Amino acid sequence: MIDKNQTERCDVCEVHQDIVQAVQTQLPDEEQLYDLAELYKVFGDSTRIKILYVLFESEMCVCDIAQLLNMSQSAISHQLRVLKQSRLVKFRREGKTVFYSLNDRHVEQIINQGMEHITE
Amino acid sequence: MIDKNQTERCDVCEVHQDIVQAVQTQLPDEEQLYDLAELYKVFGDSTRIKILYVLFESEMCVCDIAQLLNMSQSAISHQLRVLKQSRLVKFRREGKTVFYSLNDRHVEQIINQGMEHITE
DNA sequence: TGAACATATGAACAATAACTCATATGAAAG
DNA sequence: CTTTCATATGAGTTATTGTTCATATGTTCA
Repeated sequence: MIDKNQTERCDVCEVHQDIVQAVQTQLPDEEQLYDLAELYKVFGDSTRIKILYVLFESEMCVCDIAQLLNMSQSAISHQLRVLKQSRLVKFRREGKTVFYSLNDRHVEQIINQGMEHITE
Repeated sequence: MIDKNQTERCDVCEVHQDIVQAVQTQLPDEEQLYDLAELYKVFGDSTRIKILYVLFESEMCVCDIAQLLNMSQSAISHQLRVLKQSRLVKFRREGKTVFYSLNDRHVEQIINQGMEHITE
């Protein structure tokens, strides 16, 4: 009513006010939805998807992944950092080399479900 | 060997050459992996996640969603366009208003799986 | 201790994308 | 046909992010 810019917010379309309120109570809290988006953001890059796919098959060192994807060691290392922070991959050190692997089977499930949507 | 920048590509770490080659054959093709990343990119924004979550409960018009998320009609419309293009939502027209809803149950499955990872 | 190698990381740059603003489209009602 | 209302869209701006480049860290071996 006292809204300055009427184009911004439709005040008249309050026909479905009941629906709006019902849904509002069921919505998870802001922070959780934000975290969920952040998780998917990690999957939303083809380099990282490739890294994850590669790790389906076998644990692997940074250098091998870089060679496999034909990318620089630095680029891969940066992305592994992101994957590590999201708890999607874990690593173990063996001398000079660091082996990365998937953190759990969740990752594979999530990706497979995405693949289903793509290939249907 | 004749590689200009030796820092870029590690030529010595060919210990795991067998692993690299084995994995290479199992990797889906470039385009498919790209599409998969594109799909997750769509989920990777909190506004879109919110929209999808809202549509879990009920079909809804643009105006209602905007009001529910306290965002401009334009912003919501832009994001619905992205969701439409990814075949995550569908819509039906009823007079002046357009009702959006989830395209299939896949969307809910994907999001729920992500939630599991977050809340574990 | 120092050289060699695998990996990590900070800064800079370029590309992408979300939102705003202004306006266009499209449907219903007068 | 014109007005009104819901939605869509193009351009511009700002924020985010993936990669490169240069360099640091950390481990092994001589």
